[in-house]
Amino acid sequence: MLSRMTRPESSGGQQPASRRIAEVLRSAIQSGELRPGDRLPSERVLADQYGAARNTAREAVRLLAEEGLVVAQHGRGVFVREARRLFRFGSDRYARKNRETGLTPFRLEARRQGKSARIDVVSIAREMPPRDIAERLDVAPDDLSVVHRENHYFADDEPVQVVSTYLRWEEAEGTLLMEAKSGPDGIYGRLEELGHAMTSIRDEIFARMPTPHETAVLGLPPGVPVLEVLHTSLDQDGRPFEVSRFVHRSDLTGLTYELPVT
Amino acid sequence: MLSRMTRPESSGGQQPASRRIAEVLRSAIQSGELRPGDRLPSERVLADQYGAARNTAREAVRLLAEEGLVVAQHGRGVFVREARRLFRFGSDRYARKNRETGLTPFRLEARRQGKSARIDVVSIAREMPPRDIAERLDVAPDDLSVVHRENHYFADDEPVQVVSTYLRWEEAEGTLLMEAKSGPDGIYGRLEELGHAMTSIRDEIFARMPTPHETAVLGLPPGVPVLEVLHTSLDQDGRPFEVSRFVHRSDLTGLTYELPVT
DNA sequence: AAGTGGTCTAGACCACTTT
DNA sequence: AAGTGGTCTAGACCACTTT
Repeated sequence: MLSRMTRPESSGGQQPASRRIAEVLRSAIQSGELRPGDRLPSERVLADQYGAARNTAREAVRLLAEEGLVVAQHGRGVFVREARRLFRFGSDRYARKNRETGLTPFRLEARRQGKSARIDVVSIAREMPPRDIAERLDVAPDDLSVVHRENHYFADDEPVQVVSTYLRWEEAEGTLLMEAKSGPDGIYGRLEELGHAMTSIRDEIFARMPTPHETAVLGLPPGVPVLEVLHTSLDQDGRPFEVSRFVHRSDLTGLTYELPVT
Repeated sequence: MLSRMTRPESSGGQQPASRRIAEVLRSAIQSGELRPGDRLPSERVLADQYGAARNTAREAVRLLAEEGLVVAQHGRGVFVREARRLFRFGSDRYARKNRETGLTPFRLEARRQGKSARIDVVSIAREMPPRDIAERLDVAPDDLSVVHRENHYFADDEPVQVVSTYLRWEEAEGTLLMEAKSGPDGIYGRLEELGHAMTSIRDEIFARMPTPHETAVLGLPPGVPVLEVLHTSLDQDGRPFEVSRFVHRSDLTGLTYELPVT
């Protein structure tokens, strides 16, 4: 193998060849020359065009995929990603008027977009809470102190978010809070009967790359981070009675908070 | 070259060798066997251990870097990333009591952490607004209708967030809003004098991978998304008078919103 | 000087999709 | 059958850091 050819003449500048190729493609995408849905030249064609090895062209494409600009489809090609941010979760999703089954805001948003909505109750189980949940729900971290309800949300059968809701075991035991169908107005209806009127909420928001498990469950392409919301519901006494972890795919989801300034 | 050795015996399972190596390392990190700050075995050592080519070991490490679990340092090695989420931007950052210079919440948070705070005013210029800004500020999108103030925020000289603030040119022209030092209570003080009392706010939140420019400005390692907040300030008449785009590095930043439920 | 990651070559076989 | 991305080999030279 001719390894003195490592730096071919064509890599004139300071930049590595893979970055230069990526830059040309990036400009083409940003200028609109390559439009959402368009196919990029194949890795072999790019390699030819730039007098590089296929792996070098491939590295260029990988850089773009990491930025979330393109998505590869095995056997088909690499495509410019469609910029579609479909779901907007507003702070009004907690409003009392949107309370029936706790699910309405999602269904409403799906309908607004002409999509079908589906919510799967994946599991309902007594568990030991993760540390961050235990702190916020104010329960023992090393005890079977919570009920964990896991739901998956789909729009047109495409997964959009995964929600883990945690409730106090002592309150949920033997009630409809342990059932998939939790009755009128959903879990918040039952929690209100237990004396917890949702009076204020606290949402803590982070972004991070998905775990391999989340990548699988949400069907995430590379280069798409997740939005994680740690939600705490506080009652009339300012005490937490429900904590949920929302994991959204960020290419489909945005959050909106509207609030008065004091 | 012996290309029939492409699939060596050691890749026993269904999984590609690079993924298997990544899984072993991931488990070691999650179990705490490899702790934050620890160095991974070098790519050459991993390749030896698993009877693979160096590029295969390298691919395994790349998968972990993409998940944000490790960071490579040229010439030094690959290290398990420290999980430090330092900055919490709460919805109370808009509260009137935190108004002086508009910067106090950031300075407070930095002091709380024993870090120095620095805010650079990078530019103040009359510009054509981006489409999303024009819509929210309710100004002409294809006109020099706004003033754009760009600030960079540093903690211990490490960049934490980039903020672009947009104001109406017709209101800012010839006022302290065009100056780096915008006077008592910062730009919100001047805007209040112009008849805009901040009465409510709307924050729209997205996550995405950074652009190459943001990667450079924020000094982002691979595998770290950004949190983007599109902030709109509304006055006593419910009219927008200021729109800002916050770009936070998500490994250092979290957002918190506390609000009453109606 | 030795070790590390960064980039690259020039192939190969595989899984998948399209013609 | 032809084309595409996915993975891999066995090298090489480079830039950077540590010994």
